[in-house]
Amino acid sequence: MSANGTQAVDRAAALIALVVQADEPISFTTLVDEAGLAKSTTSRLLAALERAHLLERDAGGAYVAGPLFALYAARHDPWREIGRLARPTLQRVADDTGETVHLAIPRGDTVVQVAQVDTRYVLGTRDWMGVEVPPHTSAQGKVLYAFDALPLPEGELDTPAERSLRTLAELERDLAKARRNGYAVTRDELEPGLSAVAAPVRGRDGNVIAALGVSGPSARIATESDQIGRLLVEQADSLSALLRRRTLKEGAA
Amino acid sequence: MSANGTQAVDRAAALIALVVQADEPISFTTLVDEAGLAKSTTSRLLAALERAHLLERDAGGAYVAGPLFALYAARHDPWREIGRLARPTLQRVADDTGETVHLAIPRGDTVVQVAQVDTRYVLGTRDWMGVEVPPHTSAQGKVLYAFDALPLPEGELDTPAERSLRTLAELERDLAKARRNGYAVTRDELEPGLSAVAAPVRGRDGNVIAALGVSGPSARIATESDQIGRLLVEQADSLSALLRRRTLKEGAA
DNA sequence: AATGCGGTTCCATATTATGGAACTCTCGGG
DNA sequence: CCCGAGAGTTCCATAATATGGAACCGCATT
Repeated sequence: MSANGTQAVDRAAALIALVVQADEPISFTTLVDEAGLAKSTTSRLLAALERAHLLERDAGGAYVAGPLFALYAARHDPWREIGRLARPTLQRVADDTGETVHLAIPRGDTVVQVAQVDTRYVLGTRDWMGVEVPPHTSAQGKVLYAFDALPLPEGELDTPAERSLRTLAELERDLAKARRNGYAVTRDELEPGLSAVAAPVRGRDGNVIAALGVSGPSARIATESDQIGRLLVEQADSLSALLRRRTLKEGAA
Repeated sequence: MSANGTQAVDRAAALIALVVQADEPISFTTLVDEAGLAKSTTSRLLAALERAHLLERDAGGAYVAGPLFALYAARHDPWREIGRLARPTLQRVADDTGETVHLAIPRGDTVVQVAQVDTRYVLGTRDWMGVEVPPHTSAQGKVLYAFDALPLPEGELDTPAERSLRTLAELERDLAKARRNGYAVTRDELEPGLSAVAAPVRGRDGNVIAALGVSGPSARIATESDQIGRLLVEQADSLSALLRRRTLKEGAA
């Protein structure tokens, strides 16, 4: 990173980042240590940031994100923001696999897509944002079932394709496998020729809140499902790390 | 505000505030004008803020809130944040009236309290956070009904108190009155001796998303309902203005 | 009363931010 | 194809601004 006449702003920004990323009240002294600045400098900068409503002190005098952050959060849907944060991750997966990549979240007892990056192949999946399919026919749905992010279906399962899972027992077996592998797969279970792989994304408190998935023609996906699965788990974990509160240390994007 | 060795940070913070408060992409030139800084200075500061992930440029090169804001928003419930932003408003009402003040939002077909400031009187209302009551027996519920923030109840109305409204027609008449006055009143309709007044808070898109209310003993509240109503409307409007995107000009808190 | 801890204020210093001007890029006309 | 205008970035000499060590403050603990 360059340092061209913005030392003060850079330092102030670093303080903000520490507070926001940690997402729990941080004491003055901790900030001094963590940022490696002189006490006096830190004090002045923090005072300025507080005046600007970028930071705030809680009852105990520790620093937390200020009203400007609250204002932003009050005005914006968290799910859309998760999608926004996930974009670079999706893009990385898209670049690596060349396939269409999605991020999906549970809503009620169904699954909705909140972000998508398209394939570079001509034969790709279409725009799935907002389209609803029976969760047990999609890899993302299976992930959300498997990790308790979505209540299991009751009664008869829809069977839109010949290879769709037909019974709850079959589904349960598949979910157990997903839990073992860390990722879920569907092959020709929604449409013949369409396959998908997905891995779980965990939220602040550690439980699964979303599924990161890749979908495309079985010819390309199904044969590589293991490799794609591992990639997805890795990337989903790094996204989870972003959403989890940061304990220490840094790492840019 | 004082300027003790933090000019750069103050200016940078002002730029962030402009972008976040406007809540729509702002071009470089607009920022230069609005902040009244030299082009070169603005450019340098904005570049630093972008490096720090506090701001971001959209496809058209205009500035929007950056990933740190998205991260905060992804991690926090907007309703709780609205409650946080409302705190100073509630406090002001509490100071003016001396009574217990609440902010409530619709959730499903019921009403939940998201913030509360307590009375200084001994005889006050208790902690209502999370307690559920039939909406038509609370002033806040009536406000949310009246301004289409909550679906009207069906079938029989609960009548926990002697003076509770008993029919949908009665309720409708009361709601019409609330729409005319701009605020709603309940008197002894939930518990004998308990009265309340509430006014609507509007969100970003102009429709009602919350109700700001005061409650306390009928002896104090009911006799002053008109004056309290006007105060609530005024304060609720100022809260609405905060949540609405800011078109121009400034104003501190 | 004395000591230590968390934080703020002071002040001389020189490092860092500043803004005018020059420069680059892109787009729209003529 | 060239010219000009608008948007934005880079350069650089200048001095205004941020810096950090030390002194200071207030509060708890012993």
